[in-house]
Amino acid sequence: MAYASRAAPHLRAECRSSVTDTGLPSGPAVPYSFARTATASELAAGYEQVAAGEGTGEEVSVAGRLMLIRRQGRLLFATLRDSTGTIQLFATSDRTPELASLARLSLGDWVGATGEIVRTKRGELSVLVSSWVLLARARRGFGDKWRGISDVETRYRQREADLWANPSTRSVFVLRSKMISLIRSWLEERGFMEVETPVLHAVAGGALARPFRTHHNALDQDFYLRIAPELFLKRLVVGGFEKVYEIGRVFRNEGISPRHNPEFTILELYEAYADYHEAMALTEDLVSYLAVSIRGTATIAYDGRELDLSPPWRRATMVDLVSERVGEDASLEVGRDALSLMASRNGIEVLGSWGPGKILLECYEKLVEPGLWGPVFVCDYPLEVSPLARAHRSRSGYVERFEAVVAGRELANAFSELVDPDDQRERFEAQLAERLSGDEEAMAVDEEYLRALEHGLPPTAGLGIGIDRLAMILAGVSNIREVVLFPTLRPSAGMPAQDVVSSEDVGD
RNA sequence: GCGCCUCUAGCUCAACGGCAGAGCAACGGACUCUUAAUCCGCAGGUUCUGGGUUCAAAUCCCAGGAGGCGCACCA
Repeated sequence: MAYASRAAPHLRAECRSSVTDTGLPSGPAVPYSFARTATASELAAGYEQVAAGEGTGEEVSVAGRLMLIRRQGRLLFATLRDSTGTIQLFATSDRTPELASLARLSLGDWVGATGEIVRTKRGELSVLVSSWVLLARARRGFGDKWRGISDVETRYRQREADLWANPSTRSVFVLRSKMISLIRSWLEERGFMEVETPVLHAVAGGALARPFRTHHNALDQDFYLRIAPELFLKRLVVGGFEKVYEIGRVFRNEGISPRHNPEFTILELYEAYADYHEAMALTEDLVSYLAVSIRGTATIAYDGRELDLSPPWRRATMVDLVSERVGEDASLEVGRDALSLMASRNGIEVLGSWGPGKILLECYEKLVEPGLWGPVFVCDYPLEVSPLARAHRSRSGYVERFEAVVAGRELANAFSELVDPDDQRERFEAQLAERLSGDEEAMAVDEEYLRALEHGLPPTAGLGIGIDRLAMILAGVSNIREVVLFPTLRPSAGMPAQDVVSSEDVGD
């Protein structure tokens, strides 16, 4: 490959002697499987009572990666790590075959070992090795055995190295996985059904964002990677699935920051016969449940501050929050001119194309949101900036929509869904007008969705929760890349700029 | 997109205009209860890349690359 010479300095097989040099089996000679009978955590839990210096007479087979090795002449101690924890291997010249070869293994090698469960004189539960097998050589080391890998670029680009060098990284992703599993079971218990909707969209709808574009060759048709699953999910409610949810990846062609990855995971759920008040209750119940399940308490520390996720969360309208901040009535009723003046007085530049709703939203986002710690439901957005939400039942110009702000960040967005097809068409057309005037994030008219609404969408509450941000809060990390296994990065130098195989060459 | 900062051995870091170094890893050796074991030895470099200034550049300057943070945009 063209880039092999650039990569050569890193392919330093010579920094570790080749496998044949040490008399160990070469790659193809390692076994195809290993019959493990116990994990590290099972041993720790099951043999707690074994006293120091005692054996058990029970034999197990363990497997994992060699993390530490302490050679002691004709004795050897090694720390073996599997996905559940660590277990010490204890090898002696009279019990362990090929001790010299075992002692020549490197940190990072994968080993399977069989032997009696014992506790050493110094009190460490161990497997007294009576047979062992090399399962894989680690031709590359994993860095400093005490300090791990701290270079963030290495950690993100080579996550596999990060995961085995840094236990805290492992625990974050275990937490994320557990969180998603808990969300699924919690929703299933409440009668929600998980569905999968298309990622390739002919019209990128359901949110205000710039999409990624791609192309289908056989159809000779451009598609967009979805920016939200929203419209398809509501079509399923039209079809009679009254409680549906999807946990999936969405793609937004926007900036990368500690809080934004171009592809991220969203939970969207829709519940027929419910409104946004019920979505608020569901949100606070779910999030506090997750905190208690994962952290043991609903009051957690984040970013050095306390965050009490116990329900009920504060409810506040956007108008009240902005009015309180600027010290005057910021409602839409005062009119565009008054709002515009108010915004200018508070240092916000107002564009001529903005309506009063956009001005209010801008004031909220610039003046209020940065100071909100939460958890708080910010309610009743201007209709003008909410093309998929249903008009407020008692306040003209507003919609029944909220965003949940937790730890100073938007965590969820929800509304009483707009169900009227004529109203929806007007909203789409207003969006189209904005699009034509240059707003690349404005929505397009989705005729298929409008047709679905004509079949009848019952009153429905819709809720979207950013799974990555929720994981950040529960894991106590402040960078989204810490909860995304392989975050989006610019391809590193030396990698081919483009796939050398053209799309036509890829078979099906 | 803009601003600031970072890039030195496989990893973690020194050296900050004057001979590129340490710890860990790797490699060779000693050691029968270790816990980051210890000890002895050996080896390891395009100092991100390309220019420039200088007697002399890892160090100063310019351009580029990658990354981090902030701003903008956004969720």
